[in-house]
Amino acid sequence: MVTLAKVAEAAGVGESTVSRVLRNHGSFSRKTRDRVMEAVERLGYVPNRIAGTLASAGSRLVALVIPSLTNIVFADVLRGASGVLEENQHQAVFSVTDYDPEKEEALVAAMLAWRPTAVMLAGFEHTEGTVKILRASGCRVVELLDLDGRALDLAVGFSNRAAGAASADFLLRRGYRRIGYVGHDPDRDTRAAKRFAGFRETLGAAGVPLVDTEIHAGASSVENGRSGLERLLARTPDLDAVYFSNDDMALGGYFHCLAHGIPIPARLALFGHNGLDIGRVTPQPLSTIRTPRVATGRVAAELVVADAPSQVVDLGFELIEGATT
Amino acid sequence: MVTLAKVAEAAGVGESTVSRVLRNHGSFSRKTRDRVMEAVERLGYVPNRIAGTLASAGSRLVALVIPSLTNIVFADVLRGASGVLEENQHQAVFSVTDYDPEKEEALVAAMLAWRPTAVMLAGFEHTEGTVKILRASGCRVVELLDLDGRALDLAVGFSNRAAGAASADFLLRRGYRRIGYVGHDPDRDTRAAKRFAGFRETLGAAGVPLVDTEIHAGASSVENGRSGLERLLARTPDLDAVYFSNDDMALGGYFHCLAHGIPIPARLALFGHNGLDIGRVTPQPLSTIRTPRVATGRVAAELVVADAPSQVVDLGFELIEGATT
DNA sequence: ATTGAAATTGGTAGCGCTGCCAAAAAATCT
DNA sequence: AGATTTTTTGGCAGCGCTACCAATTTCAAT
Repeated sequence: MVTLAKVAEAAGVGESTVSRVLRNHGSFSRKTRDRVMEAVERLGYVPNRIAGTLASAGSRLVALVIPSLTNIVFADVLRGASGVLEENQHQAVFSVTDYDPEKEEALVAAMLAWRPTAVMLAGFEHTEGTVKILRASGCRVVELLDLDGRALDLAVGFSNRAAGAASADFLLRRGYRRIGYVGHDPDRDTRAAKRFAGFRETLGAAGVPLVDTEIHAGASSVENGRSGLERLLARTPDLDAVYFSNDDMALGGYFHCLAHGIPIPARLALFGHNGLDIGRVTPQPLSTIRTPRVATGRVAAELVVADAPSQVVDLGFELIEGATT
Repeated sequence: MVTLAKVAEAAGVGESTVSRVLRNHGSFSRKTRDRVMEAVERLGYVPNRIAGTLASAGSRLVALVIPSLTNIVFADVLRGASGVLEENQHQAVFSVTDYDPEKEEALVAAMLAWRPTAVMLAGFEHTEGTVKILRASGCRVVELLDLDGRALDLAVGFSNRAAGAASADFLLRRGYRRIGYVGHDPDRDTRAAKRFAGFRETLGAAGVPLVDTEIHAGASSVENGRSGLERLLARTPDLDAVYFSNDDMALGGYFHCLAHGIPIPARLALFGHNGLDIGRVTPQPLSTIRTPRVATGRVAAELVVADAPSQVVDLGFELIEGATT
């Protein structure tokens, strides 16, 4: 293995000189620089950041602990974050919790062993243990895609409760009164649960009952959305609008309607959440709320890179009036 | 910061003893173990793997350099790999190349600075520089989702050429003769290009011409599939089947047909590639080829963890006869 | 030339851990 | 009890790098 010492020897200079040249830090003459670079090139030297990190301070490693990779939401966040991190010479490391808080704790602990600059997590709901080790670690913490709760350090996203309320408000103003809900496991996806809470609350405040609810125990998926709506309608056929826990579910509902010739929105209105691209190119664009997923990742990374003071950043959301309402 | 030395002092034992207990390696009495664990607990000690890695040999870090996170294919691979890696106390680190070989080279170089156990890449097409530093690094290399080429070390996936050929063969046997293609940038997504090559070759061998082709310069997406099919049909309305570069594109094509009342498959057949879940719950299930994406990630990780000898693993693919052909 | 300041350079002590070795303690056998 | 084996333990030298400091060289100013 080629080490810095060998490069130094090959170039006929001291180790610290090589280190300075390579990091472009401190002073050195043009001549030495060329000599060092030539040796680096010739030997094919790749600096060892493990050693570098140990010797200096920061690891320039950012840990992303996300609930799922199947859900495109988190892939988007990852994408936003990794772009910015890369531009700033940081490295993204990730783990998937499967929406399990205990697993999150274990993964956070494992991540902290790498002494990351920051840990990014989804939402505010963590085990006590997670909070404790995170606090003790002294590294920056960013909680993503949720604002309804108290932040540990940094938080970036939008209010799910507000998004749910806005969805309800929209359906009410459009005149829908027999409204149902098709969702997925609220215990695991607490952000979906918050949206639902905001939604129900707004309906309640308007004196409109939530007629029926169909909740699938597993994760959200197009398939579960389709079967969920099917079951809901079998039980309560006279609904005039259905709110879904997210666009995947809503898309499934939409497919159910297409397959069974249910006219949309004449006979039934559908409303999703997230504003996925695919929802814009279905025969009828999906009515939904567009969430700032990539921006959340991007902003979170920017805050971490800039070592910004603790703060909460509300990126908001945008209601998209498609053709399904 | 709590270090191993402090734990040792607190527990009244030597450093190496703490190290042994924590790694459950070597021998120690039950009594010391309890004493050490108590101190670890009390001080909230989290081992520093940066230091551990430097002192020992392997980093237990696996670098995944993938073209895109938007494409669910790679999210699936990541998922498969990260599950296995986690079970074996390895850490996944990733970077996104945006299908750019130069960027891939830069990212691989950056990754190697972390002295990973293995580097996983998509496909066989890399710059000379990438190959050179990979070779020089001495770490394991896994090339994913492609078998049509020469492997550097390990390769896991399926033959895209064969998949394209199988697709063509299927359409031919179903009696389609006026076949078109809607695809995305073949220079960047070389695996899609290989499928297309296999497809064309098989048509050619059967003496059936590929009637028309519409290639979008950008990445694949539902939207580009939809607009692509629209342009293709505007130019060549009398096609009886269209092969798409992947399911995202095919789904877009399907939506175009739904929106414009084009009967499927009576008037036009659609065939995709990947076998995404969503394609199974559309009103008419999509005819496609299911690829072993999660399995590819899983197997790749298993090989790396087991430090298996160089080999090529063909996971095959499965043709799914949906209702669009 | 002589001096002082500035630029450049090398030596070396860690960073926190693991691996090795030898010492000490405990267990087993004559 | 003494001898021998086995288990348990601590000390310490690195891993490859960076940070700091002191030494050296260069340069401009007197």
